[in-house]
Amino acid sequence: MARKKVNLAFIQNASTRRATYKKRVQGLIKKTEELSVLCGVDACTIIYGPNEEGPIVWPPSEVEAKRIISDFKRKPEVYQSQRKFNQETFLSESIKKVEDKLLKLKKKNREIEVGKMVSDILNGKSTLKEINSSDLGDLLWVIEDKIKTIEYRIRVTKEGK
Amino acid sequence: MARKKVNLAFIQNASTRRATYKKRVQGLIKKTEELSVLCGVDACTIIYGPNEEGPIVWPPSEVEAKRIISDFKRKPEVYQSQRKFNQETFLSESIKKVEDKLLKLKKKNREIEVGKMVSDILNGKSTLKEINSSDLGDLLWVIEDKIKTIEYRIRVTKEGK
DNA sequence: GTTTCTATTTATAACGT
DNA sequence: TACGTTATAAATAGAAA
Repeated sequence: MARKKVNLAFIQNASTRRATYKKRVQGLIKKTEELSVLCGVDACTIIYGPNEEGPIVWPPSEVEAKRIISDFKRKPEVYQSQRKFNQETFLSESIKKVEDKLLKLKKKNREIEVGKMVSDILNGKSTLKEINSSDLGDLLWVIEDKIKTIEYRIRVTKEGK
Repeated sequence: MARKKVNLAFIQNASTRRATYKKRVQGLIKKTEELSVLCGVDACTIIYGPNEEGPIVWPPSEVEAKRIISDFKRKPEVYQSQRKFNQETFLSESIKKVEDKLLKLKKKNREIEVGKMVSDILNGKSTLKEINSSDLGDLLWVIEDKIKTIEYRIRVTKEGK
C-alpha cells in the first residue's frame, strides 16, 4: 500500500511477511477500536499470529470479547447480514454501457440462484434429482469455476509452506 | 481521517455516525481479509451494527468463523496483559509452545493432503470411491466451507450494486 | 530480526447531488 | 437518506540503518 500496490496473496518471503504482519495487526486492532468507539457498536477482532503466542484480541477484556462471541454463536443465520463491501462500478456515460450493466446484473442474478442451489444440496434441502437439466448445466459451470478458485487457494497454501 | 483529523469519541450526530459506520465497516472487513490472506493467519472480525438484522462477520464462512472462535474460547483463562495494543495474550510455557507448533504442522500437512485429494479427483487420477470415509469427511468439510465463501462473494458482488 | 524514514497507496470526513 | 466526489488524514511497502 505504499511504494507499490499490494497483491492480495500470501506473502512468500518470511521476513517480509512477518514485518507486514506486525504492522497490519496494529492497524487492524486500531481500526476495530475506532469503529467501536466512534459508532458505539460492539466489534470484536481475533487474530491468531503465526507464532505460538496466542490470539490477539480486541476488545482487550476477556469477558467482553466472550460476550460478543457468544452473541454471535447464538445467532443461527448470521450470514444473512453479510453485504455490500464491493465497489464495483461498471457505471458509464453511454447507453451501451448501461445495457452492458443490465446484462451483467442478470448474469449475476443467475449466479446467485445457482449458488443457493449448491447450498441447498449441501444442506440436504434438495437433491440433484430435483434439479432440471438447464439448471444442472449452470450448476456444473459454476462448480467448475469454483473448483479453480479452490485449487488456487490450495496452491497458495502449499507454496506458503 | 480526511479533511479533518478524527476525534476518537462517540459521534453524536446520528446521520454522520451512520455514514461513518458504513464506510468503516467496509474498511475493517477488508483489512481483516487482507491480514488473513497476506500473512496466512486466522483472523476473525465480528461487528454488531446499531440496527441490523445480525452481525457482520469475516470470514464469511460460518464454519470457518466458528472454528476460529472455538479456538479462542477453548483456551484456558490464562490471559495476561501485554504491552502492545492494549491486547491480551496467553502466556505459555516452552513445552506448550512446542506442542502448539507440532499441532500447526500437522494441521498444515492435513490441509495439503486434502488439497491433493481434490486435485487428483479433478484430474481423474482418483475417484470418490477410492477415498475412505475419514478422508471424505475432511473433503466435504473443505468443500462446504469453500462453497460458503463463494456464496458470500457472489452475494457481495450482487448487492454491491 | 527491528526501528525509522519516506514515497505512495488507501481510507475516509466533509461536501455536493 | 443514500450515493458519488474530493481533499486530507492514515496506513503501510520497501529501503536504509
